[in-house]
Amino acid sequence: MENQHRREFTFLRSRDFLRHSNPGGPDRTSENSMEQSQPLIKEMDFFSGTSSSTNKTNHHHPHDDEQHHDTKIINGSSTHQVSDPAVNTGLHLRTVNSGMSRSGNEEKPYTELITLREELDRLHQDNRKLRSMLDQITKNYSELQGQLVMAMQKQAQQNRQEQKVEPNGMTRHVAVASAQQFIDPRPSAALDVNNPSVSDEKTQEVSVSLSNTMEVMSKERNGRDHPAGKQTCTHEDGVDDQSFQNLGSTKSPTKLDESSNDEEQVPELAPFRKARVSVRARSEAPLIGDGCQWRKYGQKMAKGNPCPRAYYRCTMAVGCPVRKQVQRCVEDKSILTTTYEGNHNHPLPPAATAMANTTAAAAAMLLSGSTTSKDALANAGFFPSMVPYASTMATLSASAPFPTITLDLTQTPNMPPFHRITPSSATIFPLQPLHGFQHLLGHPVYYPPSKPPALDQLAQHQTSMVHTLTAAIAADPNFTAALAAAVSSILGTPGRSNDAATTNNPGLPGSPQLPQSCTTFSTN
DNA sequence: CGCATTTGACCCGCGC
DNA sequence: GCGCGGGTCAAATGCG
Repeated sequence: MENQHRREFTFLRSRDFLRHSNPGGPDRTSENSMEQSQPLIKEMDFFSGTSSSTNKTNHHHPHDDEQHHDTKIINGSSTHQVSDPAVNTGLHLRTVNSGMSRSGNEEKPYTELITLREELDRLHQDNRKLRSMLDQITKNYSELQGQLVMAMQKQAQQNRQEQKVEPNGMTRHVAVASAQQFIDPRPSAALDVNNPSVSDEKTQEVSVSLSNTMEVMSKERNGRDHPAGKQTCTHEDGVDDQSFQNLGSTKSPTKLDESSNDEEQVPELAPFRKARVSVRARSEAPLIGDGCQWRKYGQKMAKGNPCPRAYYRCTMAVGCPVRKQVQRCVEDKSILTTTYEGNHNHPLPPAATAMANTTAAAAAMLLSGSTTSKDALANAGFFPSMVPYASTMATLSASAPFPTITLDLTQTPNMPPFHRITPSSATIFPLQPLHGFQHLLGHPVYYPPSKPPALDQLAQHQTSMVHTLTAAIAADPNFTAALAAAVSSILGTPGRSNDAATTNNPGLPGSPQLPQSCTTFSTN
């Protein structure tokens, strides 16, 4: 996998797209010597045999005098052949000179070694530069996603307001339908995922994560004929400039923002922040199985926790920006906290779709901005009938540095409420038991003796997952329509809301009828 | 030998 | 400006 990374960056470098923006610029040999601030001096040192890091202290190199002498000679006759054709053009001249400067054959490998070492250094610098660019692109992409969600929310709110003025029989679907214009680029035939005639397996196969949908949606905005590449996140050169200009700019609100005049404008105008979704689960294993492939790239001792925090990145696709942190809880070592960040830029296996959907939905809800408002607190009790089952709590924390939503899968009905210290701005609301979720976490997940998983509860698990999303979404009524449209576009049930989950849902004024295809959460 | 993990160094943002 | 802490990198190391 790492080799693939290297190949990718090498490819990027070979395109030299960074330097195409500066035609006729100085030679990259001197242009990119970021750490060597004085390339000319460096070159002189090289000629004097001291440029190599291993020879920097060797001021009495046995060939110093000879080198200087040879250099003078070379300047007068530079017609020698290049010793190593594989060496980059930027080094060619020096390679020529170096090769010329050596009369003996034993000097050639030496200078080539130095040349290669210098080339390696520059490649490292290029790599670092490209990585930073990649991070920036990924960040901008995520910001664009968030703004799109916010725009959809605005649109949904507008539609709801219009419905209040002019109620009719179709009001329920107007907001969703309008939002779906934004979010669902797929043909309508693909929306019948939740059709009862479709098997569960097929549902799993067809279901796509929210992130992927957003990604496609973003591409749709940028051009329908945009070639579908796998590295959509890292190579999204097609993102239009206007979108980028709007990204993160608090001074250039979109037209939707301008036209909207409701009471919750501040969150949308606030700079977009990267959301994180944290999952707390009891697990003896160092990792919870979420269906993705992860590569550990770091470990750090976090302050206030004797247990180290491990950093993983998704390796299912090159350049996938998704990362996660895993750390054991201080109070209870059996609790594993997994924090997800970013959106996958690749199709997910069925086993991973549920987790991705959950995190994406939670992140989207979090990024709606209003979940930390007083309204959200007031809405925390929207589902009184769910409270007795509330074995899972979700904590929204919009405090710096990252807004984070925590899904706690460790609570049981007999246990006291979620007692973790949360910021004052946090919102805690009850969620349905996440049996299905725990099911997909894979083994080994520790189940409290009081609540063992039952296979015959699969159907209920599906319903529970629906309730999970329903509760989460309902906590933010301003986001319900948009997210419902998003979920429906993912799992697709145009004519829905006629099943058990809806029955169990006591109903919420203005709340959407969640597509029951959310059951993909629990079928893995 | 190739790949994943480990781990110290480095970078960067933030608060003082 | 400086220190601190979180996050990442990449060389070293371990493992199959």
